Amino acid sequence: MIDPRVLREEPDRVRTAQTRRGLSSAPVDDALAADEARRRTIADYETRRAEQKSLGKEVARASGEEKAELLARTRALSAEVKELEAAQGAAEQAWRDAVLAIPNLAHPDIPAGGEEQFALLETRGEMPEFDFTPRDHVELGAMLGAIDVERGAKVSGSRFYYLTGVGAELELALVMMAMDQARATGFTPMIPPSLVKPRAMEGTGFLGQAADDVYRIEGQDLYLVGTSEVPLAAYHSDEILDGAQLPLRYAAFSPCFRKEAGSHGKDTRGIFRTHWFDKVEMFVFTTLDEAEAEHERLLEHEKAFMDKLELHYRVIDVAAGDLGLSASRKYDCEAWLPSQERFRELTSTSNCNDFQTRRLDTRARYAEGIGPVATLNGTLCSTNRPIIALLETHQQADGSVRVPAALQPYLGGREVLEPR
RNA sequence: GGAGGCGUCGCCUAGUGGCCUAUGGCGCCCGCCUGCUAAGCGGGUUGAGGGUGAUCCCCUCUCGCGGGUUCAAAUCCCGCCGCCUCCGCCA
Repeated sequence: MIDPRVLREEPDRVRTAQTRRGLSSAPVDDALAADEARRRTIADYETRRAEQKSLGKEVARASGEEKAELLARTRALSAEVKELEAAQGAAEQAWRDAVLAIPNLAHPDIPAGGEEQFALLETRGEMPEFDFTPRDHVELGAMLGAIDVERGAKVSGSRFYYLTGVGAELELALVMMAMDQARATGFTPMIPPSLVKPRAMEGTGFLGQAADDVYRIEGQDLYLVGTSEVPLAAYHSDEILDGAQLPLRYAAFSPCFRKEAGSHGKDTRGIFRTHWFDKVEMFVFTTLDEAEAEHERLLEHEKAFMDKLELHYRVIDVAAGDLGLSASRKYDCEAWLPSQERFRELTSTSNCNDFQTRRLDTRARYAEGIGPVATLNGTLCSTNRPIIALLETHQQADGSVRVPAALQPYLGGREVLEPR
C-alpha cells in the first residue's frame, strides 16, 4: 500500500500518478474521505473507552449504594463503547480497503501511457541471421528430444510440457548457471515454499485485479505462487530488520504457476506461455534511498545473464500503465525470437519501494529510528523462455544447436546439441 | 490422523477477574563510580494508532490470532493458528 501520509499530505501527487497510469483519481478521494472518517471514529471510541476505564477503577474501590450507582452508569457506557468500537473497526477496514485499492505511485521519470508507450533503453547482442529457414522451438525441441508438448497436453492439458533428455539438462544447466552468478554477486540462494497463505499473496499485490491468474487450492486457504517473489517478500513479514544489515539479497529457485486466464488463444504454440514453469528470481530488501541504485544493479545482473546466453535483446523502461499494482518502475529485457520475428519478454525487474513491505509489516531499525524498507525483484532466469530463445537463436541448418561458451561447463562441456 | 502439553516486552520468567500503568533476571543503551579489566550503583529498553502530527506530553490498542462472558479479562469460555512430546502413517 502507498504511504498514508503521502496520501493525506500530497494527494495531488497521488492523483497525478493515477492519471499517468491511465486510471481515475476517484480512489484517491475515496481514500481521503475514508481516512477522515476513520480518525473521527477513533477519537469517538477512545474518548468513551478512557471514560469507561477510569469509571471501572472507581467501581473496584466503591461499595454499597455508591457501587450500585456506578455500575448502572458503567453498564450503559459499556454498551456504547462496544458500538463505538465496532464503528471504529468498520471505518478502519473501509479506510484500509480504500488505500489498498491504490496502486504504487509510478516513478515520475517513466513514460505515461500503456504497453506500447515504453521507452527503449538499449539493444544488445547480435541479431541472429540464417541462410536457411529457421525452425521454431517446438520443432527444434522435438528434433533434439528436448521438449514434449503433446504428452504434456495428454497428461496435464494445454499449456503444459515435459522437458526431456537434453531439454531437462538445459533447464538444470540454466538454473545452476543463474545460481552461481547470483551467489557470486552477493545473493543468498533460497528454495522457498510455492504454496502460500492469503496474507503473502495479498501482501505482494497478487490478489487484486491479478487474482484471476492465481491458482487456489481447493478446500484449503492456500495459493500456488506465480513467482517466488511472493514467498520471498513475505519471508520477513511482521519483522523489524536491522538497518545495518541491509541490503538483504536473495535468489530463489521455484516453480511458478499461472492460470493465464486473460490470455486465451495467445501464445498457444510451444512453451512460451504455460501454466507452470521454473524460475530463478532475485529479491532484495534495502533502504528507500538505495532502492533506485539497487534496481539498476538488478538490471545489470539480468543483462549479464542474457549476455552469457549470447542473445539479441532490448531493454525497455515500462510505461506507467503497464506496471502492475506493486511496482513504481519496471525494466524488461526482451529477447529476439526468430520464429516470431519480434522481441519477447524474458526478464522483468521491478522497484516496489515500500509498497509491499507496508502491506507485509516489514520495517527496519535505523540509527534515526524505525522506518520503511524497500523491496525489489528481478528475474534472473526463468527456464522455458530462455530455452526457446537459446534454441531458436543458436540453431543451425541441420537442427543442431550451438551452446554458448558460458553455458558449456554446465552441460558437461558440450559445444553443440545434436538432433537425435 | 490420534493423545497430551505449551504460546507473556530480543531471550528466560512471575502472574488463576479490579492493587497489571505486567514481575524479576539476562542481554542491550545512557550516566555515575572505580587510576586498565572485572565488579558495583542509578536510569532506560515491545510495537502500532490517535490527539489540528516538536524526538516532550496525554489517550487507545498490543500477554499467539479472532470472538464471547463481565461494569472490568494476561487471567474465565469458544474457535483458529503455531510449536513441542508420544503414537500411527510416510518420502
